[in-house]
Amino acid sequence: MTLKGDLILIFYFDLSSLCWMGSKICMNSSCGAATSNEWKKGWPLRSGGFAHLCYPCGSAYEDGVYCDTFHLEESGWRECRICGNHLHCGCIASNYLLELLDYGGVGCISCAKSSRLHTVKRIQTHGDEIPEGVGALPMNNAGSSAVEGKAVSDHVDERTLAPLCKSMEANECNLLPQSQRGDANASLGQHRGEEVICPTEKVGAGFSNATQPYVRPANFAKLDNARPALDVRDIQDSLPQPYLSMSLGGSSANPNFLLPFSSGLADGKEPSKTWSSFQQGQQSRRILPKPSKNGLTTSSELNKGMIPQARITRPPVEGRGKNHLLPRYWPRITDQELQKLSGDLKSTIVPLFEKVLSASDAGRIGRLVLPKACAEAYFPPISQSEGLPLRIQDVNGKEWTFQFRFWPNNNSRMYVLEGVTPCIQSMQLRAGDTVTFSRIDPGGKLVMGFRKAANSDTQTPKGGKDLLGNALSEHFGLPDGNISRSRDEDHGVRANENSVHQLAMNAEKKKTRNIGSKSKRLLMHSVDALELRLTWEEAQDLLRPPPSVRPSIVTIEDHEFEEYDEQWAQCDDCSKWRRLPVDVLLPSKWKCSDNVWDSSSLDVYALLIEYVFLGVHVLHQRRPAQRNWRIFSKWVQKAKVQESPKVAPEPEPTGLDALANAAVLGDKMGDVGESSVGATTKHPRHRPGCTCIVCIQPPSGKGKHKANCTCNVCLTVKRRFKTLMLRKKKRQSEREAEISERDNKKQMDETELKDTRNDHSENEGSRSRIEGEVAEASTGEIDLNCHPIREDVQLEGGLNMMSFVEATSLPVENYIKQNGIESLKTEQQQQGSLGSHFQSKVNRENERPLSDEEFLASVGWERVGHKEPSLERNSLQ
DNA sequence: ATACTGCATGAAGTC
DNA sequence: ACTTCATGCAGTATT
Repeated sequence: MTLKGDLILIFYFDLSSLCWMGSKICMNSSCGAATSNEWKKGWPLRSGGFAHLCYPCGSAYEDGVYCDTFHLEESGWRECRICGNHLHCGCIASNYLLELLDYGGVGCISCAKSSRLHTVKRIQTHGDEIPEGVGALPMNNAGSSAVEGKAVSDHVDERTLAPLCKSMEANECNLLPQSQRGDANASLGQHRGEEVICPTEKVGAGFSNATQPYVRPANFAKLDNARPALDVRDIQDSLPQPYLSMSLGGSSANPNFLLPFSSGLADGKEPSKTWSSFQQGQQSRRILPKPSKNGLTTSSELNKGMIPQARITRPPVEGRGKNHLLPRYWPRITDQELQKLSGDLKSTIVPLFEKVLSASDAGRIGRLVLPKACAEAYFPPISQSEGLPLRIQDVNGKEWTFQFRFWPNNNSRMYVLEGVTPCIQSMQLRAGDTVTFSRIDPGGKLVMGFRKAANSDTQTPKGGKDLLGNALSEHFGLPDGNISRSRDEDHGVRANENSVHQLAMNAEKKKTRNIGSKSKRLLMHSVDALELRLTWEEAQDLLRPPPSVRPSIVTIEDHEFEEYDEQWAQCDDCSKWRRLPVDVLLPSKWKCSDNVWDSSSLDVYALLIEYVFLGVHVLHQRRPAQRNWRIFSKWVQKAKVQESPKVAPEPEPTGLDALANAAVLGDKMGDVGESSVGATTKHPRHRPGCTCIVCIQPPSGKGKHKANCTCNVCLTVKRRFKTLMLRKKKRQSEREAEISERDNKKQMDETELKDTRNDHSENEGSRSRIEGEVAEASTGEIDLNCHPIREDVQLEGGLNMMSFVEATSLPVENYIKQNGIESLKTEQQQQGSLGSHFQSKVNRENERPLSDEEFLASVGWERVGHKEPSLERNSLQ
């Protein structure tokens, strides 16, 4: 892979300082001028833009590749002179036809021709020809490194460079951040004036960013100590976090620690805002969390070579421009984890960012939404929505290829990694877990680690267990947070880490602490997740089914729950079981007098009625169901607050949940034609924690719905079934009346064959009509989601809304009694169940047996995604 | 029927 | 007021 650019950035070593430096080389075959410290002479910034001109030859480097192999056409496309491939500069990163070569230069994948030899040979800096093999890379409009003053070393050892070059893979070149574009160049000239004395410091100065994490190899403490006081002061003053030395071993001995990539120009005005990812990475290895005011870790301590083992919240690596990484994306990673990621002692890990997986991230859709700032700061620039494949290695060394792309979104971009499902599954990650992105230097290889939200083992965070440490337990093959804790205790830095971490987490948590089952978003921070785990571990105790009810087992976050479609509580006084809303959390001791939920749903129904009849819904009737129910939910809450609800206050989350559930039901009832109960089969993405309209319902499927289930779906089905029964009752009556009338007529004209034939035809017609009606019902044309009021109108029983609401709240037997369809009940009893009753009638009418599936379809199960509900569950109480 | 794709939406967060 | 991002959903492709 390659990036557009006409310049080559060369990497060379000043072995005396073990510092990498970079420069730009004009790749015009006849030029080869390097920026070096002759920057102003060699590469004046073109006025009004970020393109630069090669002073000697006048070539612009904005979009061209100036080399023998690739010809920049006037159209802006590049042509491979060997194979004739045409590549648009903007597409070059995504079409794979060009790639950066390990040893520099540009290669055409199609023809395997490259420009490297010509290129490298021409590379000169300060008039010194750079030997072949020097890492030289075309840069994406990258400005020169801020490193200037020092010329390229004359002592570049090709053997030293070899591993560096070899380690560079095509995809690594993609790691050049988008931040290198445009803005990186804008302030080129100004920055140029910032001469840096020490090469190492040049890096730092060039990348000087007030908030950059910088894990510096311990071996470089000396160098840093030798830095000018001003430099140190400036950095430290501006750092929100303290210095820490972090080393993964052998960095100093291995020149490969030198970053193979150049950086964009540091912005002279705001250097911090023009970092390349690698600059950021460099800095990220040097700057660690600033000591909080309570002072914990100091830079001096750290500079002494103490290698922290604790999980460190690394401050945001600033992306380009104004985008600071939010604390939630700050990488929190221990040295051990870094080392684990690095795989070998010669590598250096640059933690980039992390992200807590959302439900959709971890879902089967396989798309991981990347924080924009992170994506733009650390991932390669992409100019087209299709993006480009990105190879990322996991902690086990397995390499995954994801599609890194973006979607236009509100005049912005939304970055996603596609195809992450196998990786996510491989890591057994779920919503709430954290994925970390780091970079291995040298090579710039991206690595992806992960951290479980909570241990899935049997550890119980009770009895003062370190929740934080536990929550931060990671799965880099490391033990849980206890390791961190003990280690931290040893080093005495834990408090600091925790403080810093806690600060970050506090900043992050804020309003997202409530991670209840129906929170709008599953923003589970590690600690939140732990809290959730605590809740879940205790949750089962709160589910109090009557002993006779058999649960279904649901696994959430590796916890097996006995799930009941309804919740029962046993009174501590009378020992009676009371049915309660499924979504309320009950205290350990509960009495009948505490049953304040019975009326809540009716209150909501009343509000729904008001909502509907006041015409509120009219305002939103064109809105999709989801929005409608949200509106209604809010309205209900508002109304309940204003009207001093009669129901006793409920626990915060559960009360809202109950309202939400009711609102969902209400919305479905209120959205005729535009709302539908999402079929489970069409909703593959729901996962534990999903709050979508389907997932907040009790789980569907076999074994999930009891006969007395009061879930939305079952209520709806039952309601439709009642309607169906009423209709059938009326039709039966009509039919009986018709038959009676026919019989009378028959008696009157018993001897007239003609009449008899007419009667027969009439019977046939009637039967056909009835069968047609039944068939209509059987073929799923009973809309389970129709408006209740409309349905109410359809009810021949003449029920109004209130009676309907009451009716749906009453046991069906009562309902049957009240509505004069006792015969149905009788028949039901005779048949054993309404289902069999119905089936029996259908059988008679259709004169053929109905399969279970047909029957279920006839009552609408299929319409709501209940594939295999048992008849028992369908049967009415 | 299911999976995939791309976009739209709006809650939450930030400036 | 604006941005970010989780996720719903419609259209399309695939099985």
